[in-house]
Amino acid sequence: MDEHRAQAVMQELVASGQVTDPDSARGKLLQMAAHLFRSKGYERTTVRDLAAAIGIQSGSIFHHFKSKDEILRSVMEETIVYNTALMRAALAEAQGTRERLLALIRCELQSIMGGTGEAMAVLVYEWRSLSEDGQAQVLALRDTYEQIWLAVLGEAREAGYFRGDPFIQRRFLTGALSWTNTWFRSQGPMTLDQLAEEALSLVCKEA
Amino acid sequence: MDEHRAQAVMQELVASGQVTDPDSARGKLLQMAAHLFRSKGYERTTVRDLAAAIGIQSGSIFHHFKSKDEILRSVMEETIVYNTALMRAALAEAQGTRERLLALIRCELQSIMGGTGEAMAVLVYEWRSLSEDGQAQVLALRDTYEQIWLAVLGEAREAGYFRGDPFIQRRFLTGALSWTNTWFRSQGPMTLDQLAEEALSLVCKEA
DNA sequence: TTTAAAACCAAGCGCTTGCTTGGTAGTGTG
DNA sequence: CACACTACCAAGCAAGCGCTTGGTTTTAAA
Repeated sequence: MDEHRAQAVMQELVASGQVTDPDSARGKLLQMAAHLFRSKGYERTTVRDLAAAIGIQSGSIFHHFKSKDEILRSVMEETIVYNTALMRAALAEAQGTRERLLALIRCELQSIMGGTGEAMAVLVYEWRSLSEDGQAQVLALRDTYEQIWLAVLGEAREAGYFRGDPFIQRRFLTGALSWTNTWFRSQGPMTLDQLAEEALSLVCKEA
Repeated sequence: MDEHRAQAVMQELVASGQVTDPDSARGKLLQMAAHLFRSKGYERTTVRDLAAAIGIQSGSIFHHFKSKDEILRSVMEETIVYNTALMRAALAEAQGTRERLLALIRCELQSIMGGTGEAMAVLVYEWRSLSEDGQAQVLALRDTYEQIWLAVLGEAREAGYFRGDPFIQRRFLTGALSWTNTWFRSQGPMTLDQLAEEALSLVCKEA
């Protein structure tokens, strides 16, 4: 069901022109770039690496992107647009504060570790590799993303699930969740849903 | 008092030859390297940057280190040795499970954001920039560091402070604490001790 | 004062980097 | 068929990279 929702969200975003069709040449480049940026880091990934992985010449990349920096920015922008939409869709189906918070956590975990979601790790860990101009552009999108989180965390706090500042809770959570990509393997003994429950217990004391 | 302990620990490690004297040429290079690696990342920091920041020629660096990779490895090794010693010293003075856990958290936060401690952030975020050989060498030191954490978390769990796996709690904590360096400013409205208390509440439910 | 090691400089080598250029296939439209 | 357009190739440039080399200064012990 999650899979179905993800596809529906993607289809809509492609249709409205907000993200690149993953099947297009540009889309494949972005996907592969996300993969390489995540596993080797932005700086260690050369445009020749990326070109070779796709099967074209290095110069041909610059037919699709103005610069390497634009590739990174595009990966980040499209990722955050996609994941914002995913979170909204997940929230629409979730009922109750605890379930809504859990939905967000599961969403972010899937973003960080799921199939297309290597890009999310790039967004978190390659931030400072992006040029200043690029950072400014992505920051706006990032704000709307964080607003969703803060709204739900605000709900949870009012419902008495935790004391303390939602801003700080969110920041702790950001670190804890993004760090999972360094150690968690979904093939391992623990499922992603179980991991999400454990993460929820970080912030929800009585659950 | 914390400051005094830190100095005493450092002095002992220098005397025993486990870490480089921070006042020596090599020590200054390591400090500056940690600073640059943290703020710009390892790959974006050139040996020319480092040399210029110290005030020598780029080639002269290789009188002190065999390679740029060795600089990164040395930063990581010395940091982890230093912080392991710091944690041991802090534990020796802390009484009670809750206090011991809080001591570790405060220690790691200071490591990540304190004066000499930019190196800790390097250790966390530049790991994959280190060569395979380097990673293997540092990993052994890292293990002893983590053993301390797991021991105290084990205590806390037995004392009923939390349910769940100490390994996973430690990993969540690693992410949450290391991420603080991206947003927390000790000049801000919150002190580091307050931050440590908030972090403790992530793992200790009834405290 | 001699001597040897440590610390550093000036110059540059060989290689890789992001990116450019000029041209060529393939594709769909009028 | 002509046309325009997208996608790509082949070649290479200018700049920057880690690192080496041969020689000079500084330091400090004998």
